[in-house]
Amino acid sequence: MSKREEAGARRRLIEATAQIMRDEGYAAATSRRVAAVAGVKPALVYYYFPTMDDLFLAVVRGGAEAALARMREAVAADDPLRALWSINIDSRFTQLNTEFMALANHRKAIGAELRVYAERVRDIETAAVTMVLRARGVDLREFPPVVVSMLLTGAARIICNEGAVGVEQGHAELAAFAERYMARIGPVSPPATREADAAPQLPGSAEK
Amino acid sequence: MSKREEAGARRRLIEATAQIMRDEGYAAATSRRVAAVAGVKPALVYYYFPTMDDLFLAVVRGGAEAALARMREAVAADDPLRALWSINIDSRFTQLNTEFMALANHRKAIGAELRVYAERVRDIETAAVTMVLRARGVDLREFPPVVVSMLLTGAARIICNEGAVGVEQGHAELAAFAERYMARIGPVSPPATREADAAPQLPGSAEK
DNA sequence: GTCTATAATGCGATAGAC
DNA sequence: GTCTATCGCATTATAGAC
Repeated sequence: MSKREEAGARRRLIEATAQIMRDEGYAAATSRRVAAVAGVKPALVYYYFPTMDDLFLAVVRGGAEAALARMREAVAADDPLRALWSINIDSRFTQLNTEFMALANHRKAIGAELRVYAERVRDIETAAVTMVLRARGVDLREFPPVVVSMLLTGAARIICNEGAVGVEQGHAELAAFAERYMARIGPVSPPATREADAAPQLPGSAEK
Repeated sequence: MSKREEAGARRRLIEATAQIMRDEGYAAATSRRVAAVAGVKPALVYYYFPTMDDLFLAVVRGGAEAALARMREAVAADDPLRALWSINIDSRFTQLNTEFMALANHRKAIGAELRVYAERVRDIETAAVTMVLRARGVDLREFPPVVVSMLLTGAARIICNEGAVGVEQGHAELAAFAERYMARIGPVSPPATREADAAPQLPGSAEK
């Protein structure tokens, strides 16, 4: 079979691992648990993946490819900023990413892979932000696209991370702020001018 | 002995656990490893902490108290925003926090404690930001302090998280942006006016 | 308060049948 | 490609000596 549509068991093992990591944390993704969820016997895990590290790496790569694919189509969309935001706010990706960050702490092969992935994501996001800001005539030296990209990612990450432990404080306000910012700068039909839609900017420039 | 200056062994166990979690991830913080680093035998762990969960909870509480104490003195400082930033950018706290977020995924008692702590931190930070913004006459409805607080925290967190896997891309720019923002809004002697110190604001308000 | 010793369980990984 | 069976080891936790 092709590398694209993989054998059932191998694919199911990867998906089971990702699911367990999201639901219960990486420490719960043992060969036995993974095999059980995938509907096979534990020994088969080691047929497809010589070590558990190889399985985790496959999950990283699978998740990374999926996220990158979604990102590439996002930057081609009508409103790249909002599309990227919706990916970053998707806890399916962000929670997995957090688990892998922790896993990378004591598995250096994972860390190296995660780093490569993080850099590719940053490149795509920054390129999209650059495009949008440039189209709006923004001074890119004063507002480096990479900064806007990181602020957006950081905001989304903190919402997802905190949401996982039940914190909701300020989340609606932050999401609304991001929404207001994107509505203001995004290329798509700006909503009719209401006071609340005044140009968002960091406070400090608001003084008279 | 008082609850303040605890017995050597108990305190050392907590510190050893925190250190191992930072250096190698929570999965490495087993009763044996923790005992070895603290210089005692594994069984003593269960004398002080009935289960490993209790040990982890003690670490959460200890770290939380330390962080909150630093925060309370930060908000009383000359430049509360910068003081809070320096705490959030401190990887000693942020890495531990990330480990606990992952740990909380399959230990619900940890999640509950983490939630309480996160909310207290948010309260302190938001109160400090409110004070600063109000002093500058900023419209708090347009720039909710909780939003500014979360943007700051999210920016610091992403820098720490990525730094842990070796990503440095954009970090200097983001830190410089935060620095520029705080220099602009902070109450402390503003640096002589150079072009680079122009009021930071989110792009989109920069159009002519 | 700290130890030795150990029970009970689950882990990663391998050998080899089918 | 999938299984049964198992090895050797680390884990949480307990019992009981000192």
